[in-house]
Amino acid sequence: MSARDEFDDLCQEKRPKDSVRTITDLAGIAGVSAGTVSRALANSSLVKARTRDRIQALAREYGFRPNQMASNLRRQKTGVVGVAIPLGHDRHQQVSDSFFMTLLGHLADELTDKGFDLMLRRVIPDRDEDWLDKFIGSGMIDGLIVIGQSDQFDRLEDVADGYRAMVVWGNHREGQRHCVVGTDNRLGGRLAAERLIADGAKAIAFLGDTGPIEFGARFAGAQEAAQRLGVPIKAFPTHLSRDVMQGEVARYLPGLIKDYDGIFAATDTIGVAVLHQLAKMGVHLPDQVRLVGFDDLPIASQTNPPLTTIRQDIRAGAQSMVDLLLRRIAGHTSESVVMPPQLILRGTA
Amino acid sequence: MSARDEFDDLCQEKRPKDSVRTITDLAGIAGVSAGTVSRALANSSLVKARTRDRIQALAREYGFRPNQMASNLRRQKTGVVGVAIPLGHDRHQQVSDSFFMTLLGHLADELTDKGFDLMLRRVIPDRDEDWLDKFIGSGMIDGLIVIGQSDQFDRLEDVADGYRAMVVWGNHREGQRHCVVGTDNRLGGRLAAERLIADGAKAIAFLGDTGPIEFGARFAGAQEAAQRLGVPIKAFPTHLSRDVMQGEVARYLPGLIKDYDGIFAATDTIGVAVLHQLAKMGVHLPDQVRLVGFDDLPIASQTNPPLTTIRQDIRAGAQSMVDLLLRRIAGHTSESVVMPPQLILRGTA
DNA sequence: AGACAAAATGCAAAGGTTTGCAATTAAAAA
DNA sequence: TTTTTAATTGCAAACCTTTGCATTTTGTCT
Repeated sequence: MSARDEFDDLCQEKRPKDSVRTITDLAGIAGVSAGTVSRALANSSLVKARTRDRIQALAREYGFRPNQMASNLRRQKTGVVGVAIPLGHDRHQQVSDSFFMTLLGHLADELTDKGFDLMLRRVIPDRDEDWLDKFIGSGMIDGLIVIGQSDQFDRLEDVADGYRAMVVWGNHREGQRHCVVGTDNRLGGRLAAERLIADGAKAIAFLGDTGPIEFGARFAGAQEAAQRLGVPIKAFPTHLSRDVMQGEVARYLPGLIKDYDGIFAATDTIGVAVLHQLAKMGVHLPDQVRLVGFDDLPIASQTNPPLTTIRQDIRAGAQSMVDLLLRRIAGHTSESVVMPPQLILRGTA
Repeated sequence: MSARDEFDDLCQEKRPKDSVRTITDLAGIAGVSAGTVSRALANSSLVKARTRDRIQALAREYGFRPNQMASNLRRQKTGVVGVAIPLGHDRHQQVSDSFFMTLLGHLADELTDKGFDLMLRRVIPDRDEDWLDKFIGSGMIDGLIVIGQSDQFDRLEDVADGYRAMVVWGNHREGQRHCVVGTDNRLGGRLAAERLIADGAKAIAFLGDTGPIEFGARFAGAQEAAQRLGVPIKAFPTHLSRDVMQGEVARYLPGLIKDYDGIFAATDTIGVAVLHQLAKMGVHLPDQVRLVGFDDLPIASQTNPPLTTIRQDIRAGAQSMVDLLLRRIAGHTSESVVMPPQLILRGTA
């Protein structure tokens, strides 16, 4: 064997890592066909155990990993679930909104557990009419989770028949076509109002935007209970964007508490802002004013006094959404899930 | 023309939507080649304006959208940035952790603005040694953002030379190789301790886990200031998982406040838990005990009393990370960014 | 009308895997 | 040893776009 041969041989053995980029490269090294390598790496029982181990060892050695994109293309699936957050009713609301984030966190946990990746997209429907079809048609996702209907109810309905692998967080309306998971907002609103009244409220202020369907239902429920019990109620439009919200709350409250002694905050984030403002004003809860929030976010239990609120089980919701979605991806059908809200009595009502 | 011909013609015209799945299908309808369609849809100036418009109109009509996966494969890029959240030092900590979520929200906003999608992955390094190479090698992402070094500093260093398109949120250490964006935690720790002492604290308790490098630096900074000023300081290991944390805080505090009158919470979430527990115990801030948090999360300003804390500019951090990453994806180099922390005086110290 | 340049289009390879089917090899049965 | 069956492996098509290069069409200038 000549010196040159030895050298070549050495090169062969210590082939630089990045020279093996494709399954075919690895096949060449292993002395088998590309198909066999593919099967070996997929742990297929079609390939002999010894060959499989050998190939896997080689793959490890060369740091080889099959190209996902090619695999996705061939298999026509991606192992990725899209998560869209439409910011329709409140353009300034950031993804950083607390409720969305909490739900998103649980979704991430659930999806990861089931072996899916999560592709996050913030969409502004007003700025891009076509967002839903675009995301679905991108071919990048096996299914889609939409967090919040915002003002996109109709668009979601349009798409629901043609695209099954979609689950939406939001409010359920009789006979709707898109699969939704959410809390019975109307009932939640009723519970809140009933609690405020039971605690002695003579007039109720609803702080929130009644436009988005979820919040509208909360208000409607509260209205229903209030009317039934003969208590006046009025809505004060409040946005979710932190800065805007704080300003609004600060402007409303001083006048508001003269006429209203019960406050129903459409979300805990608003509730916390109210709490903060009341503290600033030296108003004492729950004697002078009663306050009920909605969501039961982590913050709710940490305020002082802790916030009485209507609980949505966000974690259970996330689990349901993922379950339903996977069932739909597998081609089965699935019904919507409406979860019962729960009154959590704490210090503010 | 026979009735049959007319029928066929009709079918041709009203070709069902889903029969045009590929660029080639559309090319057939438009009477051009696939290449031209591809260029037309990409708004290439190589194709005549009239043809281009016609093709785009057809694409709209048939609801056709080119398959991303195939496009990605061919172009060798995806327009997706990976975001990994390693949960190393605290296995039970959920993605739902407040700080991560806030940072993630800003990242989503930034990346969306720049036209990138965001692929989120929660990783548990202990359970999957190979997480980093896997994500990078997946071929699914053009670049990677890692939120938090956790206990993965060495692994990140290993990878940094071979894979440039990575930016990490975390602590900067002299001479490190991976590109990092973060706050000067050591300085932050010093500011916190100095403030506590200036406010009259005679002994400082640090509540947090000193293992993760970021928190370790915070403690080190506080220690340095305390020693310089002759004040004793001690660390009380506290985890980030909400339930665990609350238990620990509840267990520590009753005994702790006998010996310590200054508390430095490693994060605002811990700070809020402390605040809550102190309120329960009827301890008054900031007379009996002083408390400083870290992060300046949205909650910090909403507690009662509002939390004095060390601010990290999370939004600016997110922007930096995205900027640096895009520069790196484009093949340029970029240095780490260390942002100055800022003491935010509120009601607890 | 012819020559030439420029614009528009077509062709086909490349990107890397997966998988049905055919071909080979190994094992079992005769 | 030969035949039959089962276990492995190889082959090549399919997944769908993009893009360099070649070819055709269009337009301009003599």
